[in-house]
Amino acid sequence: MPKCDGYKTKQREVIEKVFALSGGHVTVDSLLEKLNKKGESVGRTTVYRTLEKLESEGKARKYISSPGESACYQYISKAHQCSEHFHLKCESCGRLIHIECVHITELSKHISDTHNFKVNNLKTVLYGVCEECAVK
Amino acid sequence: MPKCDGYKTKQREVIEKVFALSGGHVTVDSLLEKLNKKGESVGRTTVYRTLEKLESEGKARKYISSPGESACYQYISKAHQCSEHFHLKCESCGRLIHIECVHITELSKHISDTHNFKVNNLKTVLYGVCEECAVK
DNA sequence: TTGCGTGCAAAGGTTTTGCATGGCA
DNA sequence: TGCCATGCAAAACCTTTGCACGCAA
Repeated sequence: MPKCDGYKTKQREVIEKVFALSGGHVTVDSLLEKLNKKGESVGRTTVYRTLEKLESEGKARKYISSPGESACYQYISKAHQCSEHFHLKCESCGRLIHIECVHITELSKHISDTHNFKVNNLKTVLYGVCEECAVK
Repeated sequence: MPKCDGYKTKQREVIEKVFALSGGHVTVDSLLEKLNKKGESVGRTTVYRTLEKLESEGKARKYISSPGESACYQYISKAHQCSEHFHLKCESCGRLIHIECVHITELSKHISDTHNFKVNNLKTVLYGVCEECAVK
């Protein structure tokens, strides 16, 4: 449960707004870029701290791409609240693909029943090769 | 196909040996520790380069844990050659759990057929909470 | 002898932390 | 006023790269 959002500041407001409007996935860098394009000046540290806070409040999810590569954040809108989706990460082009699919739930159930492990679909990333890269 | 293993050196030999005997998963740091305990002196760079080489030769797999956290390598013994296994990562205790299960293959097939994405089971990590941590 | 392997030091990139300043309540 | 938020600079962290030296073949 999110308890207190803390103070409402200009920076936090604009970060959340741009993040929410981004729709897809965002890195600290890409978010800073978007902010710069809007003429908003926010420190990198603040973006890191705000995204961290949003994650702990359940308003964002953090994804891992590769070590050395920057982390990827996804804004959690109401449309994304469902648990029957997950992500595919292309090892070739690095793209993170969003998928809605009930089959992951079946696998999760099986793993929970048989292997005593509760899978967090929302955070799980399946690695592989996307269609476009497979063609090449 | 592994083409040429290059020169056979003392370092490469001892790294492969300790890595193979480790059984489970290894980070560059933990491998260096094991080497130190055995009185073997190997440079950190060499460990990085050797693990990278082993991965490209198909003798090791590299896993991503978290950004900032070090990468995790698994030695591929004959017992681990099958493709019907994958890994679970506990978000609570950080443990990486190895699982053999045909169900992942079914999901992979579905994703391949329906979503045109070829999943690499060997590299995929499902996030969640392990049994022990769930009890707490 | 040839050229790959090694390892130190330094650089590269991402993320975190210390600290003084500034703004919300 | 009190306390949190901000942002610069610096540190921490993992990993890669440059380069001179050493060793395998």
